[in-house]
Amino acid sequence: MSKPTPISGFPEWLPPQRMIEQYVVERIRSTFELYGFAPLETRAVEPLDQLLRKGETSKEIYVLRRLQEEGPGGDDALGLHFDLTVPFARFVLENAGKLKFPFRRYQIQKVWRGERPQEGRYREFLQADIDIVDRDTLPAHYEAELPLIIGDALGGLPIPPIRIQVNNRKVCEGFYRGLGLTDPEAALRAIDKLDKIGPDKVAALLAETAGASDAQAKACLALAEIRTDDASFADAVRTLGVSDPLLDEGLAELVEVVETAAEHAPGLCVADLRIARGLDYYTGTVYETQMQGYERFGSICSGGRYDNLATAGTDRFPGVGISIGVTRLLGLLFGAGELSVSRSVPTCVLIALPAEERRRDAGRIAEALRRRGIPTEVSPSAAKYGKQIRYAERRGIPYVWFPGGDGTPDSVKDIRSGDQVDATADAWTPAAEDLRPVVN
RNA sequence: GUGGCUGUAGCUCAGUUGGCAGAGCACCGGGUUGUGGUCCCGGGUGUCGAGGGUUCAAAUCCCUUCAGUCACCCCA
Repeated sequence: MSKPTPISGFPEWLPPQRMIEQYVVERIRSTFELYGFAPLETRAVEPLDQLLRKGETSKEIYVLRRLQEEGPGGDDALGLHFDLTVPFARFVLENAGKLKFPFRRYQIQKVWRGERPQEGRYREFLQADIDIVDRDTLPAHYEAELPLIIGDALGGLPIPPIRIQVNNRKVCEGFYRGLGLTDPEAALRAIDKLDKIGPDKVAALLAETAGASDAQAKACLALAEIRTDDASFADAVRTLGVSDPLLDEGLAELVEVVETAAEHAPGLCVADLRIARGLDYYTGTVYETQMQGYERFGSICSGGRYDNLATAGTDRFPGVGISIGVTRLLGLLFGAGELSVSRSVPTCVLIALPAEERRRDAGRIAEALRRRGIPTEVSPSAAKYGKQIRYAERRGIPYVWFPGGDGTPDSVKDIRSGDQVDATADAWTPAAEDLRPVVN
C-alpha cells in the first residue's frame, strides 16, 4: 500500500485551519440568527431532474451510484447538490404547508461541483447561505437587506474589507431590449468578460454571439462602464437614451439597494452594471463580492433574486438569497498566510505530571478546571518538567500547572512570560483572552 | 472537461554532459537527577509524487498516471 495522496479539489485542512474555519462559521451563523434567520439542513442529494430543473447551464454534477447497482441509473438518479438554493427551493415547495411566509432561513453546508480545481476553486466546499422567500410576491426591500447582513457577518472577522457589487438583471435585459438586441443572455455573457478581455474584444464578441451592431455594442459597453456607490448610476444610464419599462423597474430596485446600503453601511455596496453572474435562475438583483486585495480570485459571496425557482403549478415562492463561499474565502487567505490562530489546540492549561503515580491527582485538578470551563489536558507522561513545558510550548498552550504536594501549594506558570504563581484549581482563572484560541 | 507550467526532507530550496541524495530552518536525543526558549554536542528524519520504459547506471532521458498551479469553461 503506497502512501495516500490528496484528491484533487477536495481540500482537507489541519486543526489550526479547522479551528479558524469553525470560528468563521460560528461568526456567520450567529450573525444570521441575529437577523432572524432559522436554521435548516437539507440532504446532500437531490433527484437529478430537480438539480437540472432550472439551469440549462450544464453544471458538473456528481451522480450517486451504488457499487452493486445493476444497469443504468434512470430518471430518478440522485446527484450531490451544487448549491444550497436549488435544494432550498425544492424544500419550500415540499413543505410549504408547514412553513410561515415570509420564510427566512440559513443553511451552512458542503456543496459539490465537478469543475477543474485551482486556487480558491474546489470540488467540495462549504457555503453559508441565507434566503428569504414569500408566497406569490416578494417585496423588494429584502434585496436591500441581504448585503447589510453579509457586511455585518464578514465585517466582524479579521479579514480584508469586502465590497459587494450589485446589479439588476432587469436593468441589463431592459436596456438590451430597448436597444433592440434579441439575445440578452449572450449579451450578458459577453459583457461579463469585460474585466478579463477588455472592451474591444467584448465588442467583437457582442457582434459575434449577440448579433449586435457597432452602435449597439457601444451602448452595451457604455452601460457596463457605469459604476457608482450612490444612486447617480441611474442618471448615467438615462443619459444613454435607452428607454424600456423593464429598465426603469430595474433601476428603481437597484437605487433602493444602493441607497439603503449607503445609509447603513457606507462603502459596502457599489452599483456595478457589468456584473452578470448567476445567469441561470436570477431574475432581478444580483450580488457579487470581492475581498480587497483578492479581486483577481473572483467572488467570495454572491446571489440574487429568483422569481421562478420555487414554482409548482399555481404555487409561486419568489425568493432572494446570497451565499458566502467559506472554503474559497479561507483557502485564499490561508494561501496568503493572512489568517492565523494563537495555538494549534484548544487546550488552555497543561497539568504537568511530577510522577506517573500522581496521574489521578492531576486528573482531579483537570476536572476542577474543566468544570469551570477552562480547557485542560493532563501531560502525556511524567517526563522531566522541561519536556513537559516544551510539549505545551510546541502547541501554543499558554499555561502549565504544577501540582504541589507535601504541604507545598499547586502553582501555575504562564510559559510566555515565565510568571509563576501559587494557585488552586477551584479559584484560578486564566486571562480572558487566553481561555480560547484567538483568530487573527 | 481542454491546454500550459511545476512536483527532491516537516518548510524553503540546491543537485553539472545520466555516476553513492544535499543545505538552511524545523524536528529528535544528549549536556541539564525533572521548570522549556539561549548556548554546546550528536542525529538526515527521504518511495527524489506514483507506475512503467531506455541504460552497465536515472532525481536527471521517454511514456503513463496522480497532485498543485495557471488559462479556458464556469463559478463560492
